[in-house]
Amino acid sequence: MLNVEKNGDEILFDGFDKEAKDINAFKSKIIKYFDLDRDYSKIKESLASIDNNLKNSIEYGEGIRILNQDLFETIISFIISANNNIPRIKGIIERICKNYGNEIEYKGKKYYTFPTPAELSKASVYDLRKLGLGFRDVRVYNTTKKIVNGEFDLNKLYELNTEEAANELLKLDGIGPKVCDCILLFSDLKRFDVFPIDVWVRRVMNDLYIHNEDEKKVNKKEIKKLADEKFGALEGIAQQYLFYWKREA
DNA sequence: GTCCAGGGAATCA
DNA sequence: TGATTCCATGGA
Repeated sequence: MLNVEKNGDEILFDGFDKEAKDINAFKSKIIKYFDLDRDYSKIKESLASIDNNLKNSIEYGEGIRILNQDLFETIISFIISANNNIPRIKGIIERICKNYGNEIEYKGKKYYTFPTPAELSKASVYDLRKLGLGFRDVRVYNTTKKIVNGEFDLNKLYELNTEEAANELLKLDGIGPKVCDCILLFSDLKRFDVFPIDVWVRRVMNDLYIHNEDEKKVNKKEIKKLADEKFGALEGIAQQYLFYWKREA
């Protein structure tokens, strides 16, 4: 549990952590999670020089940082995201934590950690269905099982290049192109040379660059090719600025 | 009642 | 490969 507070030019971090006694360990966790070692001003400068769309979206979302989230948590969360909406995704994840994670107490309130693969593997397909996962229950079950029984090694992904890691992830039930790209971008695999395409990204790319009357007719290949050429190896970060801009503005 | 949500898998051409 | 259809669920 981490509490983050902005106080003028300072940002205060306070939290519960089993390593909190060791201030340096706590510090490095925060630096890692919020990706504080990375020079975003340099990245923004480079992306903003591409065109005015990027420039405007970066101004709008100047504080965006892409987190280094736990790999297993990211995998399960994005499997649940398929054909789903954000409020319900949040509710499902909360129920998973409450039922299979560990209870922690912070300032008199109780919170629940996201379960480890072993902890989540205790859930049957029926258990997951009861938590409201819908048709995603089997996908979460199968993927968790593969990871727990050693059939799939999460750690090897860190050694692979982006394309190789993607091909491995795509072997897991519930992971297709979009979910795969999100895992590569938002987990601590931290690959920026991916471009997750959902309905919003399709919309913003069509509005800004493609101009097709029927946005549903714009295929992913066309968008991906455009992103590769235009944004290059930082396309994943570009996606976040454009997504946030289109979504919020 | 109908539509839609940060898609994927199965099926068929 | 590429296009369709189905898949639970809940809020709008």
